Amino acid sequence: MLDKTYDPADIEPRLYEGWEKSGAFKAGRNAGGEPFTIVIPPPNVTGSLHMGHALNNTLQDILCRFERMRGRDVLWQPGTDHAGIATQMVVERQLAQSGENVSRRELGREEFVRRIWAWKEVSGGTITRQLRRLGASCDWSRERFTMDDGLSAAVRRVFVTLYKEGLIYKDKRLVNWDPHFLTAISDLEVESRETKGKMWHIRYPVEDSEESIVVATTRPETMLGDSGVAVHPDDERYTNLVGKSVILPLTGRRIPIVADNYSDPEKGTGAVKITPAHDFNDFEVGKRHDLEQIAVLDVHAHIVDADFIPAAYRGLDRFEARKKIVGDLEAQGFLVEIKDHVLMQPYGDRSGVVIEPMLTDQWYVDAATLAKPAIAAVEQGDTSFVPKNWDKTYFEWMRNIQPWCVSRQLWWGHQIPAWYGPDGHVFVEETAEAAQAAATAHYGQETALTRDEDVLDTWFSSALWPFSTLGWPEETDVLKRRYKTDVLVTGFDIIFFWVARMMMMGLHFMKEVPFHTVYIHALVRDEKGQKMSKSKGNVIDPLDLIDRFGADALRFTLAAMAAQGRDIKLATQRVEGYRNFATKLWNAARFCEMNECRLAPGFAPAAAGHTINRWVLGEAERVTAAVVDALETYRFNEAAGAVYQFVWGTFCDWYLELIKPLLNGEDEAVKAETRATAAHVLDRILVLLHPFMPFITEELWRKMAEGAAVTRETDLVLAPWPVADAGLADPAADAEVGWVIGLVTEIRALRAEANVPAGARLDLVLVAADADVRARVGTHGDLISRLARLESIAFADAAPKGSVQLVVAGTTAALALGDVIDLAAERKRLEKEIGKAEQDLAKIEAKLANPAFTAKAPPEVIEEQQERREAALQTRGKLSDALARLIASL
RNA sequence: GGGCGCGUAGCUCAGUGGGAGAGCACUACGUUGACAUCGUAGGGGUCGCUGGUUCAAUCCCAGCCGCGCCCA
Repeated sequence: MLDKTYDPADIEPRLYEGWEKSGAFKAGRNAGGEPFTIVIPPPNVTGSLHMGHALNNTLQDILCRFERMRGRDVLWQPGTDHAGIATQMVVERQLAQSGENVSRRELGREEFVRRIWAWKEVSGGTITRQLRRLGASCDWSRERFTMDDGLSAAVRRVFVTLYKEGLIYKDKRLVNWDPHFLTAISDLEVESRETKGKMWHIRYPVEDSEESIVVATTRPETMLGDSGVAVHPDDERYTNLVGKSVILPLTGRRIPIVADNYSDPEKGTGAVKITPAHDFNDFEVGKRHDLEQIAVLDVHAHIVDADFIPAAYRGLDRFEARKKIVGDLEAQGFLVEIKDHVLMQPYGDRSGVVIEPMLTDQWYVDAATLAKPAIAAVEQGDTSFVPKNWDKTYFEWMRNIQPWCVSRQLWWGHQIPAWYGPDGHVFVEETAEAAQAAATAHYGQETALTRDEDVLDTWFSSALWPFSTLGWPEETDVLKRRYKTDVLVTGFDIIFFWVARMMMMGLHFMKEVPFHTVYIHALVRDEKGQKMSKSKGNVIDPLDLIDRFGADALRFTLAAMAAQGRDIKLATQRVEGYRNFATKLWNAARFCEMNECRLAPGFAPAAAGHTINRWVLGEAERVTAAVVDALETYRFNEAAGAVYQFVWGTFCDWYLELIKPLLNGEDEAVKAETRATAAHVLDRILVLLHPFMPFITEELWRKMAEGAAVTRETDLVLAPWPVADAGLADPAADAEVGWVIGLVTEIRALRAEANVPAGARLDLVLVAADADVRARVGTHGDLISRLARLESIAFADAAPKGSVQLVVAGTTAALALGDVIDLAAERKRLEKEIGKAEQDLAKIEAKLANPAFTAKAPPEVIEEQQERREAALQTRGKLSDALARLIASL
C-alpha cells in the first residue's frame, strides 16, 4: 500500500543511485538505436548549481530521457571546464587564509598547480553532485574535464595546427588588462557599468602661437601618454589648427593636431586628446595618423618609471595620478572646466576592478577567418537556432568579430605550446621534444629553449568540447558515430561564449557543424523580474527548492514556464503548486492500487467496450500525440501543460470519479475492463511524465507492478515510449461522456448558486427527453446521481411546479428544490442566463447577417456559426420557457 | 544611436485571424474512505494606445506610449 503522501527526500537519492549503478544512463547500452547526443555546456569546476543551471539541465534531461525512451542511443556528455581565473582565485584565497600565508609566486608555479589539482580532487565535484540531485541522466562514466590529458592533447593539436595555418599569431595590440589578476581578459569578461565621472576640459597651448585648443577627457592622467589631438575635418572652429602642434602641459612634449572623423564636434569641445596606448578608439586613430604609442601605465596600473614622465608622477597609482595631475593643471592654469559626466566604465567581471586597455604582446586567433564558415553554416541551415530569431544575435556578433586574444597571464590552464630560442625565434609544436627538434634544425645545433609562460583562455578548450570529449584528435568510433551532435541547450547570454566558438572550431577541425540545433532558453529571474544576483539578495537556491518540494516539482515548474522567447519569473509558489501536482498523481495511483487496478496481460485498448473507458483511452492517445509534438519542437511548456491538464483535469477530476460506480458495481466484466483501463492509462501517464518528473514516476512504476500479473521488462527510465494510436479516438464516446460531464457540472453550479446544502439529495426530472438522453441516463444514471448528489432521476413532459430548470446540450433538466427554493433569486438567475444567451446570439446573428461574411468566409466557419446560432437559440428558448413557468407559478 | 523582446484577470504567465485561457491569490460551501499538498462552485479582463489591412483583429501591418535586455 502506498503511503498517504509522497516524500521526495526519501525516494529521490535512492532512485538516482540505482539508475546510475545499473548503467541506465550509459551511452551504447542500446547500441542498435540511432544515436542522440548532447554535450553539456560545461559548467565551471568551481561552480555550484544555480537556477540557470537548473533550467538548462532540466531541459537537456527532458530531451535525453524522452529520446532514450523513444529508443535512441543517448549520450549526454557531462563534464566541467577548468575556469582559469576563477579556479586560480579560489586556491589563492585558500592559500591566504590557510595560515601558510604564502603567495602563489612564493610557492612557485609547479607547486601552485599541484595545489589546484588537489583542490579539484576534493571540491571540484560539487556541481556534478548537484546535477545528480536534479536527476540529470548524464553518462557519468564518460565525464570529462577540460584539463584532462585527452582534452589537453586536443588543445595542443588545435593550437599548433592553427598556428601553422597562420590562423594563430602573436601581436602587440591593446587588450583588456585586469590590474588585479595581472592578466589579459576577453571582451566578454568585461562588464560595462554606468559610472558617475567627470569630464575635464584642458587647454593645450598651440606651439609658436598665442592660441590654444581645449580638449575634453574623462581620463586626464593618460595625458602623459598623449601623442596627438584630433578634431573633426569639417569642424570649422579648428580648421586653421590642423597640421600645427600643441605643447603638452606638464611634460612639455610636442604633439600634432590631426583631422579625424572619430572626433565628434557635438561632444565636449569637439577636440579630443589621443592616447593610442591606453584607449581602443585612440589606438585606431593613432594608426591612421601614424601617432606614437606611449605606454604610461605598468601592469599594476601605476605610472611607469620612465624618463619622459615627470618625476612627481612616477609610480603613482592611476587614480592618485589623476588627482595630482588635475591639481597641477589647475595650479598652472590649464584646467578650463570640470563637468559631471556619466560614462560607461569597464570592470573585470571577476576582479571587480576597472579594466585598463593595455598594449601587450599576446597570442591571437584570427576569428574573422574562422567565423566565415560558421556564419555560412547558419545561413544555410546546417545549424538552426530555436527560437529562430537568435540567429540575428549570432550573425551580428560573428560579422563584427575581433581577433580573439587567447593568452592569459595565469598558471592554471593549458600552457601555450610555444618555445623561444635565445634570439626570440618561436617554435610552436605539440611537445617539447618536437620544438627542440625544430630548433635544432633551425639553428643547426642543439639550442636551449624557454617555453612561453602563458596559458590559454579557458574558452579555447571549451570551444573544442563537442569533439574533444568524443575522443578527438583520435578517430574514435564514438566520435564518428556521434559528431555532429544533436542539440546544444544554452542561455542567450552564452551564444558568444559557447555557440560561436564551438561552431568555428567544429567546422574548422571536423569540417562539419558541432550540432544541428541550438536551443536558446530564457533567463531565470526572480518573481519581480529582477535578474538574480548575490548583491541584490534575491537568489533562489534550486537545492533549497529541491529540499522543500522535490526535484520533480522544481523540474516541472521550470519546464512549464520555459515558453520560447520569454524570461522565467520564478515564484516559489509555482514550485509548491507543482509539488501538489506530484501529490495528486501519487494519490491517484494510490486510488488505483486500492481498487486493484492492475495491468492486465494482453489488455487491448481497442477492444475496450465501456464508453467511459473508450473515452479515456482516446484522450490518452490525444495527450500522447500532443506531448510528442511539443517535445519534438522544443515547446517544453506546452508538453508540460498537456500532461498536467490530462492528469489532473481529465484523469483525476473525471475519469476516476466516473469509474467509481463501475468499480463498486456488480458487473464483473466491466469492472475487470475498467481496472485494466485505469492501470493502462496510469501507466501511460507515468511514461509521458517521466522526462519531466523522473523520480515519482519511476517510484510509482515499480510500485504499480507489485501484485500485477504483468511483469515489467525494464525500469521506467528505459521503458519504451508508446506510439500514439489515433484509431482509439471514439467521437461517440466523447459526445456521451461530454454530455454527462456537462450535466453534472450544470447541476453542481445550480446547487451552489441556489444555496442547496451540500448534503441534500435532489430529485432530477428530465423534460421531454429524447431516446438518446433516455439511453444515456440508462447507462450513466448511477454515476450522475452520485456526482451530482441526486436522489432520483425521472422523465416527464413538463417541469414540476416549483422546480428550477437548466438547459444542458439541448435538454431541459428540472431540479425539485421544494421549500428550499428562493423564487426571486431563481428568477434573477434565469434572467441573467437568458441575457448571456442573447448577447451571444446577437453577436452570431450580426455576423451571419453580414453579406460580406457569408460571401467570403470559408464554408466551415459559416457552418460553425450557424450551429452556434442553433444552440444559442435553443438554450435561450428553453430558458425563457423555464422563466415563463416560474413566473406563472408565483 | 543599432539590435532583440515584452505590455492579456489582483499576481505570474500561456494562447489564437472567427466562441478570451491556466496556475496562484480571492469569495462561498464542503459532502461521496485516492487526495485538505484536497473537492465543488463563483467573482474578476475596453487582450497598452491610435490608425490601417480583412467579411472578421487580442492575434497581421504602421505609428505612438511604457518597460526590459544586448551591443556601441
